[in-house]
Amino acid sequence: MTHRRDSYHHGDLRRALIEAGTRLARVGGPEAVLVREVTRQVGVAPNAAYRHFADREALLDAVCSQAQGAVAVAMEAELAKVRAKGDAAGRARARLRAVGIGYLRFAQEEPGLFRTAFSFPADLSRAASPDSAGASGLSPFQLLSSALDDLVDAGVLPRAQRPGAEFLAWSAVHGLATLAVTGPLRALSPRRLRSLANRLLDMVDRGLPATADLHSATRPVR
Amino acid sequence: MTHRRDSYHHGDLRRALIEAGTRLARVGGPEAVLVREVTRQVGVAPNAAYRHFADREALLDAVCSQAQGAVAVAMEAELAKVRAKGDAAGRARARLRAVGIGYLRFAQEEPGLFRTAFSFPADLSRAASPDSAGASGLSPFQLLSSALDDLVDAGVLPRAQRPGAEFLAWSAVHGLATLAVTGPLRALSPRRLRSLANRLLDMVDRGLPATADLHSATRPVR
DNA sequence: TGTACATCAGTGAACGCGCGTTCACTGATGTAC
DNA sequence: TGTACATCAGTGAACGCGCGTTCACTGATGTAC
Repeated sequence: MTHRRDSYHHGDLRRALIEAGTRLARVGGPEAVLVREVTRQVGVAPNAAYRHFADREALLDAVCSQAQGAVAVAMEAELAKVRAKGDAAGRARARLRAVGIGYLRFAQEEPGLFRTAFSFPADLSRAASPDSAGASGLSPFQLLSSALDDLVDAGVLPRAQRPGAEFLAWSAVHGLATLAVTGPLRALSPRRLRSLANRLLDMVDRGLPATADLHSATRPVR
Repeated sequence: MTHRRDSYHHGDLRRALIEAGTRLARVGGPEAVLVREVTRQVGVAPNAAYRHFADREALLDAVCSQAQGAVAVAMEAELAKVRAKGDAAGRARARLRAVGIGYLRFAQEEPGLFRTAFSFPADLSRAASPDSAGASGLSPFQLLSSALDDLVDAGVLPRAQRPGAEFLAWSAVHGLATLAVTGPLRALSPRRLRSLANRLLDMVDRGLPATADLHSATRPVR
């Protein structure tokens, strides 16, 4: 992992800095990604970083992409567990659930990287970087989108409800992840958290496909 | 608002510091609450703060309580709009929705305070401070809990599903708030955000009361 | 194949910054008698 | 009611810290002829 320095020139300092930054983020979250500390770890002068990154922000962005890529990998791992048998509707629902499970599991197992991936600037545009994708070439957001598309194709989610559905599902899962990582649920045991996660995903599964009349019936006047 | 200094002694410096801190948090979030800046605003020496707070953290805690109190007030304002007519079930559901609307509206209108209230240490124990409550004397979390209790009493939510339900509802709403305040949805127009908020609350309304068999049917093996 | 030179990727030292916090102090206030 | 004195709530100056970033530099690499 640590590129051994055999010469004055490093070889691939940029990569080494990103990797060191990721290691720091794993332990201390985004605020632990410091130019001085990263260069220290690699064994290089602090200002050497400026040959590869405009400023600290640019370095952090790169680390953030890498963290998003790790989330994508976690999602893909859960998706791979979904069995192919059964009807299309059941499979599509299971895939959406797998995406959520992967997200939550990652948040629990790698809180520092999770925060780095999503609590900061976190533009969706970062999905453009290849670093932020998993083996499938898709970013976490794209994996979610594709699961929702499948849900439409399988006839579970009405096509009219599709636009913006990412944000509904993401909100639920992201909220629980946040409460569990930094918030008041951070003391919860993994077991109880898993149970809560399952109930939350049930809620999404049941509540995501809306019927129009219920929608207007319960909305209060503003 | 700004306590004018007429003597060597201040009068109520503690209060003044908290208020200045809240003003700073409104603009710049929790990281803007600095001992030096707060004392500067009040017109007092930096170290004077240490007569009233053990350290920066203690000051931030106090500001955080105040911010939570403001969230409670926003929720109460929405609760007050719920009309008393109709059946108990409909009213209880409308009250839960009002709690969510209040939370999301606050996040949108006061992003700095919202982050201060919930993104930091945010122990539920802080609910103990009177500052963190609204006019009803209840903290945001307690307002949510009571809305869920009503839902059980009205027969909408099975009693067996009640434990932990706070965290399901809170997750959904908190996730959207977070994505909208700091995350990738921060560019969204208030109008579109409101529409998303309504769809999210529909999802919770529909998905919160679980039926046991659905629960086990869709959960994949782990 | 050897040499001259431009380009690139690092070094070393220093900068200013603003923070939280501690120290020994002094001016104001309240209480005992 | 007046005075002595303890207590309290501020002041002023200073500290160490570690950060991001800039400067002028030098050692290594690659390319033209």
